[in-house]
Amino acid sequence: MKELLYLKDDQLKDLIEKIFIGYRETFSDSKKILDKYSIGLAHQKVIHLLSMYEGISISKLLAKLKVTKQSLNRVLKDLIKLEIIVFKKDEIDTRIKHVYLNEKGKKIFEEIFLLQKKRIYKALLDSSSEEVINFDKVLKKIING
Amino acid sequence: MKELLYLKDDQLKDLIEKIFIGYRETFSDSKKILDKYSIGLAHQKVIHLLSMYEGISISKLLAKLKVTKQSLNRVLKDLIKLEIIVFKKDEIDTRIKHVYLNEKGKKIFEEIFLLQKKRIYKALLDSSSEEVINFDKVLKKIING
DNA sequence: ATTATAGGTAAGTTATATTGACATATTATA
DNA sequence: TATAATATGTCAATATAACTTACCTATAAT
Repeated sequence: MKELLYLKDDQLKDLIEKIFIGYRETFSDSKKILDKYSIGLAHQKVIHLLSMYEGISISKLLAKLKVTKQSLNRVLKDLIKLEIIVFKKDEIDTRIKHVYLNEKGKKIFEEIFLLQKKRIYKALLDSSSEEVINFDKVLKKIING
Repeated sequence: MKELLYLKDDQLKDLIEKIFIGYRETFSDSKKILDKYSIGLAHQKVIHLLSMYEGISISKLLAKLKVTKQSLNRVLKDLIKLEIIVFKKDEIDTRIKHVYLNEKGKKIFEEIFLLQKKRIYKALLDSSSEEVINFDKVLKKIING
């Protein structure tokens, strides 16, 4: 019979609150840069994914973001206006559109990321390897449900 | 000189994506119950905090949520209509209003929480004590910047 | 008496998302 | 080859949650 403290409701509530705060703070540190380019959180997330997955297709972007295509298209249009993304048709299946950040886009991502990563970097630097590895492990388990 | 893999940009990007997904999934599992009561994510967060901090004041709620009072008041009005919160004036400083979930409110919270905590509970149950403790530790460090 | 704090409210706006319906091009398949 | 499925785009309307600016009352502290 498990009677671990951290499986009790109060601890779970506490953890859920922390997950919320961790997310909110991680995605608000870069607000000044976003304002500079008149974009928001939704744009930041798309730019982040484009930096991680160069040439990702629209449908894969949608699957990662879990938003509707109407919602994503609004954001993409803004990024086109900002002139920071480009598209390339798939050479085999021309229905598929691959999305890339151009040089300007990469620079803007770096500006955003420089601010955003500080919080995480500092937290990891201040932790042992084992702590970091375990943090990642549990986070993965939470994600995978 | 630190040369740890997990301090490299690619790993930080990966972690930031996971923090986003972890938050999103953790706060979407209970959507069906929220729909049942015609409330949303903002209400869920307030109810969660009211369950954690019984009798919390308005200003402390605002500080935890980091939203404007106009925004909070909209949510509180909905919760009043739903008849799930009550207020009590502070006995010493009558400017301060303490907010509580009533019995109906506590029941609705439990309905929400039952769905929401499953994901976390499962992840923790599937982890060692050390993993859980380290997850919490690093998360705290991320929060505290 | 003045200032600070706790809280409320009104009007207008913005950001991000939704649903539903429909359209086009391309690829896969019976 | 005809048909179905896939990938993407778009229009219109609506919802959710937040914001800014401004002003208000009541109470407490100095």
